[in-house]
Amino acid sequence: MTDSADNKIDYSKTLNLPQTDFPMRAGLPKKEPEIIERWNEMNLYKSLREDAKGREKFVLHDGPPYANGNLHIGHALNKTLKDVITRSFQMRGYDSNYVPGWDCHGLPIEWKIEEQYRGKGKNKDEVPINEFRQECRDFAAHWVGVQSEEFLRLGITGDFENPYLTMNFDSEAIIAGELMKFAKSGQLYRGSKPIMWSVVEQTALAEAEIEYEMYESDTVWVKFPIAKGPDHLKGASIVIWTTTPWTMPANRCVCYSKKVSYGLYEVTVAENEFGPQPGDRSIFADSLVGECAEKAKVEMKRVGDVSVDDLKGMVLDHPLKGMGVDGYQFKVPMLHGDHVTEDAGTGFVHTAPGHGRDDFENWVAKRAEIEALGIDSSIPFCVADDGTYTDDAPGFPDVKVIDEKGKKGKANQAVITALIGQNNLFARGRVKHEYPHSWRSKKPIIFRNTPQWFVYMDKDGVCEKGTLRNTALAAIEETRFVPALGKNRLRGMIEGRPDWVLSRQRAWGVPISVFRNEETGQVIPGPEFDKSDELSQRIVEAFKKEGADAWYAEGAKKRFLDGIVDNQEQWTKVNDILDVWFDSGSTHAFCLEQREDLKWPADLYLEGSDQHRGWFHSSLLESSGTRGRAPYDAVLTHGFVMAEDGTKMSKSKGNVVTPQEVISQSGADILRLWVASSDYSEDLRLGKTILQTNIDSYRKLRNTLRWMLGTLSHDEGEEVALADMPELERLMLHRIWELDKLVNSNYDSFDFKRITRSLLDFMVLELSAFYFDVRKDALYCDGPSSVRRKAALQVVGHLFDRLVTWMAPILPFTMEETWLSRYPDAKSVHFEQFRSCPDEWRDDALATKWKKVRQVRRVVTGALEIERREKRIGSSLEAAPVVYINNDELNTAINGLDMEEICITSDIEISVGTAPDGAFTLDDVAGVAVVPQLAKGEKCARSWRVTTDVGADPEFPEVSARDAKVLQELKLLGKL
RNA sequence: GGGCUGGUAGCUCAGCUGGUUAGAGCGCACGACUGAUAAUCGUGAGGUCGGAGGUUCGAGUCCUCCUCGGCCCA
Repeated sequence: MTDSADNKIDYSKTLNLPQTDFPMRAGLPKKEPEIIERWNEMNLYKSLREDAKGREKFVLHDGPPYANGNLHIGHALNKTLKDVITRSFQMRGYDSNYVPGWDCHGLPIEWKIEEQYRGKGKNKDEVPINEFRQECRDFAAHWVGVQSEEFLRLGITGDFENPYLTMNFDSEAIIAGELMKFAKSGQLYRGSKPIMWSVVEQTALAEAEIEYEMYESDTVWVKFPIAKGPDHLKGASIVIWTTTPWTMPANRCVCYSKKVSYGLYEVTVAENEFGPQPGDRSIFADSLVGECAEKAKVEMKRVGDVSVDDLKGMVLDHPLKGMGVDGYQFKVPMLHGDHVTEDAGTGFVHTAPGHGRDDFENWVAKRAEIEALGIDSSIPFCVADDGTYTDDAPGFPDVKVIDEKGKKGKANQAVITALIGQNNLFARGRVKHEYPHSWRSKKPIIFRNTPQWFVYMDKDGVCEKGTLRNTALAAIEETRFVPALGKNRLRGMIEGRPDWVLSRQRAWGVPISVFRNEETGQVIPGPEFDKSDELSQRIVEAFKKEGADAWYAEGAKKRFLDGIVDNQEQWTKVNDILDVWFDSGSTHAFCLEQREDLKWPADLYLEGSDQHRGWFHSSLLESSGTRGRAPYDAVLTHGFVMAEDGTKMSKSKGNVVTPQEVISQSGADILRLWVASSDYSEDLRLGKTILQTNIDSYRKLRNTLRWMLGTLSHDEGEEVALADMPELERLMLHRIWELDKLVNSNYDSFDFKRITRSLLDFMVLELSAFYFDVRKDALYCDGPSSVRRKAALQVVGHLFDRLVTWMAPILPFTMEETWLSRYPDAKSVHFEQFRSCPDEWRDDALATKWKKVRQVRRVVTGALEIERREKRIGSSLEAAPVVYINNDELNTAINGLDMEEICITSDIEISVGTAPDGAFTLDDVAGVAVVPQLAKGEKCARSWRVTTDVGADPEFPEVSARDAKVLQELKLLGKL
């Protein structure tokens, strides 16, 4: 130590002050990419796999995000949760492999390509389908690349070099194979359903392709003569109201509601000579009859009640029954419908099951009831692709509902004329209302019955537990749900759902690779076809080699059917594609089952709560239908990310937070800390304030680790046995032991916020504010031979190793940086396992005792605070208070302890007995009173403690006896 | 409109089967230290537990209604 000019020693140079290059400020946005680069260089993912070879597998199966557009905050939340789980299981001793996946087929990508076409003035229909498909494929591939990079930037670890894609040839082959399993087991059937159809584009449209615009519709009030009903209603009619007169030929029933009050009304005065005339009797909802009378320009009086019992079982004639064509002679039943309201109309709802969603659903739900009445429940196909009536709507040949330009056709007028001819038109009018239009052509669309492919939910004998529904419900019971409420939600949906529609009339997807016999309706592969396996295999093999494009290639039909069927002419190759939910529902088949490094079923599926209707749902159905159980043992759901006020993020409100901006401004670890400290079982909130809270937490955490690093930079000396350690060290080991249990069990139950909270609180309350604060004197000032110092260093080392590994799954970047700072030769913290904590560390009695010690300490600190307020002291080392203890328990607790060390004062006098008046007390610590006093003696120039033995060693006159001894020791070692 | 679900200090979270004056960390204010220093330590102020009824000796915790929000349907 160099003496300065005035011959004074710089004692700070003789201390073991913290020394570290580990920066206080993280600079994560810059630092994190460097760490990623390091991981890439060592190929961290592959090394981890090799490292974990042979260990028990833990498989979290990735739900595939859709491959279009950049990541949003929801993706970040989802993938971070997955990553925390993957990493924590890896560090807890499993081989925890994670294979990311992407959903690549489907509508949104088709739109984008079509949009590009329109920009170039091209038309999708003029492009060969496989050319179009290739462009979709390229588009998806591009976004897989972009998202992959973004996920990696978030610190996600996984097999990003070999992800699974639904559009990989192998995937497409197996998806088709899965579909054919449904076909072969007799679970697949061809039915029909009304869908939104654009006549102009001659294409089906999805909900998202629809926009609502004002539109003027023709409206009609139509009489349905009662054919069978109670006597007092004989000769009367039920009147319905509709804004789509063209759907009258497709009418199959009329719905009423139990909640509506109906009456029988008779016309008393009629303004016109046409339409309803005096004496005509009809039934209306009492609340709506006035408006109806007005529209028909008549006056009516109520002549009787109509009860629900009167309506139940009633049968009507079709209003076009008498128009002289074959086809309207069927019976029209009255059915109850929950969708019937008194908002508008007549209180009765005209039901054309082929042209409306409610209509269809109510009709299908009541199928048994309808059949029991001896009525055919099949749904007619009344309108063709081009908007023209078909033979299923007899009497209107060549009449169009909508023409090729999107203009109204003659259908409404023709129907109205026919109704007038039958004297069944009660009134007519026009109404302007919101009506669905194609967002592309801006032309009105129609609901139109079309053939679709379904899977039976309730067909018996085709599935493990009889029906698919029962099989799936049983599978739900076998699954663990986190949080538990998810089970009810999924169960409710499976219980109530209709048959599963698989088909889409689209181009970018896996085809429904079956053939249908147009005459017999037989489908192959199928249950009664002996070459099903051969056919199925042939298709799968082709798809594996060429992708699903093989289905659309020239000569595909011949290629697949040669030698399979005798007369290929009879068979039609189905051109529909599979709904993308079937693709993703099959990931377990083409990813989990196929990859050697994974397993089936997965330990865990993890997605947002919307996936109860999505991926959890379709995976469950797919797997139940083909394998009789769920493809997962457990399902974890998380909520959605909201803005700070709890409402949805929206561009217009300007409260959208993107992962990209958080990462570039604060770093991925900040985002990850936010995830790990939030309650993901509900919706989570994110905004400026919340981000700042996490930044602050991060700083505290980082600084605490930094201090440990600095402290640990000094020689730890030889190991101190547990029994030789001071109580304070043993207390900390006990706490580590407790935290070890807490951390492990909460990683196991996926409760990360508990881990984060506990560790942060521990670092703040017990380390920074207590243990470290107390031990600074020993760590900085004690000499190399001090057992106290060696023990403390050892404990800090234990703390460091555990805290850093425990937090590595949550903060992979920072913990890597921290770990490498202490262990520069280590490969990566991510190869570490959570260190075990010996049971010898546990000491409950000691913990109880020290709770009491800290109570006494609180009183001392409280008393010193007053002194500080009054400017009598600054540092607590200036004080040497007297502690009066009048409490046996507390007295026993502190007996034999260096209370001045624990309270960080220069001296403490313990006095058993009553305190003088005016001594400082705390309400909640009975029997402890403190009288503050200034420490006697001089301030030691080295330790800053005020002692009476400063100058005891004439060689070091400025320091206390303890410090002089240390200096002598250092001198002996040649370190001075 | 229906199903499921949530609303505890400025922020994030604890509060088990109903039981003393509702807790913690952060933030904030004030103070101390200047050997964790754009750090560290201490003290303090913040809540009619979304609102209103009800059950109970007693409710943040149970029931009903209302309100605001979320997901999924319609």
